[in-house]
Amino acid sequence: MNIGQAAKATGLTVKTVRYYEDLGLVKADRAENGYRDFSDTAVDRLRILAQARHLGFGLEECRRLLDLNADPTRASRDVRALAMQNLDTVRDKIRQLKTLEAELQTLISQCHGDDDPDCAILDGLSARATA
Amino acid sequence: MNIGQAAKATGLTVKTVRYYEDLGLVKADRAENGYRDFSDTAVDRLRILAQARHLGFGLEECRRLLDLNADPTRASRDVRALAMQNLDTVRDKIRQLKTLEAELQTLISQCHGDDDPDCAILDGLSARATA
DNA sequence: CTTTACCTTCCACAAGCTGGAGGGTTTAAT
DNA sequence: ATTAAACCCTCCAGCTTGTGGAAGGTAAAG
Repeated sequence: MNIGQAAKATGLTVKTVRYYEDLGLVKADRAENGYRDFSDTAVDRLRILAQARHLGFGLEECRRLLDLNADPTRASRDVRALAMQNLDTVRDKIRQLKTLEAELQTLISQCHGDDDPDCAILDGLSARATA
Repeated sequence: MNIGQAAKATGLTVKTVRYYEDLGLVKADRAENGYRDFSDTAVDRLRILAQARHLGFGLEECRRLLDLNADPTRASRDVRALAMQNLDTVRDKIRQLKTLEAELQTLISQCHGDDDPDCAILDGLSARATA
């Protein structure tokens, strides 16, 4: 399977697939004309990459995930631990963003939002401490 | 005020202040020895930058914010609009992350997490469609 | 036989900094 | 007076995760 087909099969772009190969996340054989040739196993790895990235895993986490996937003696405990770690990261981000959201909302609610230059948002940003 | 003091006054690092100057977000005079010299106005701009970044504004949005701040004929409406736009962005991110969170949680809940190699998470990631 | 659609490599850029090399200056202590 | 610490300067490289484009070879279709 050449790169365009592999990309289509996984939802990744051709560029991204090449990039992942550069990083050593997936291996491709070469046909005689120099074109990459992806085995079914390689395409499986790409699919896992695509899905895991979609779920917020970083590329290094993806690498560990792929290692576990390739290891028949793995313990599902380890996969689960990786996913939990990622879930924690996601939850942290959500928490941080919610804090931002609240702070922004407070400032916005205090701003008249009219023709006047006087603005509570700018005042808030200029203040020594906002945290 | 030289750069170290300006950094301390705003909570930014020296490196970051220089970076913002490179981007033209703030201007500094030069002392005879070549050291940067920040006026009170410049430090105000740095303070706004620090706070706005903290609130999730991108640097280009910060630039617009600083322009508005410097413009005595501004309408607070415009500042408010910028902040609202940023709030929307933050909310979008929260929404996306919550979707991720739910998807991750589902997968994790289906994984035994024991010594067995059989793993619902890896199965889920290998599936043709997960969206 | 030509056009179009692939494929190849390599280089540069995006955001928002951060780190370090290599060097000058100022200040405080010895 | 000298030295050491603590500043300051510029410039270059790297982080993450790709994306865009140039320059060129190959394959499939009309």
